[in-house]
Amino acid sequence: MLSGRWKLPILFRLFAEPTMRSSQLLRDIPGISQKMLTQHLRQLEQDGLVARQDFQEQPPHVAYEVTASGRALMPALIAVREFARQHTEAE
Amino acid sequence: MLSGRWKLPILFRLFAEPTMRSSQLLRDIPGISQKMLTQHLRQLEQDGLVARQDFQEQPPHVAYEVTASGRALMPALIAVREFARQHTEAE
DNA sequence: CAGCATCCTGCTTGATACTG
DNA sequence: CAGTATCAAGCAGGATGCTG
Repeated sequence: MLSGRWKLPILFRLFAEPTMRSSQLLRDIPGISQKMLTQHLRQLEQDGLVARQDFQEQPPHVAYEVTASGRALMPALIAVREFARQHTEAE
Repeated sequence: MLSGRWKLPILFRLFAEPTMRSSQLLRDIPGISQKMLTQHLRQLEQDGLVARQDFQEQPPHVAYEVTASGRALMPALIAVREFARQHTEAE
């Protein structure tokens, strides 16, 4: 469910904002490609962690946000990240 | 640090016992191979999550345990697993 | 802007056989 | 028992070009 090079970066970035457009995520997450962004967003969507809003506009306007369910998971993920931080500092 | 097909199964299994031999882990974790067990144990060792005790006996006797550091990480992992459980039940 | 399709590469994994 | 070595396969991921 969380496996994939960019799942966590996407979740954390998305968690920091109420809502975000694709292009913003693409800019904000260094190194990610359009392909992987979309692919991982789809999976996060399927798993109910992220919601997609399509504004049906021209030009296209789509926004993403972390769902309530996804938000419930974040504290645990933050704890793991914190552990990783302190753990990696030592190197 | 946790990425790898068997890292979490190993950690959780190891967490449930004070100490475990290789062969026990091999038996207890369905589907894992000798190779992956050793490989992942080495990495967990390098990351300080697991400790290896070699009893220097003949025949070989080696035991593994979760380190204090590793134990500190477990509550967060358990929380994520719990989330995954409830999440997967719905399917 | 948002997304899809394609090709291509490298890592991770699995199967198997072997050593002390 | 514990571990290593080798080979082949599968899949995730990167680069690129195209669509509405």
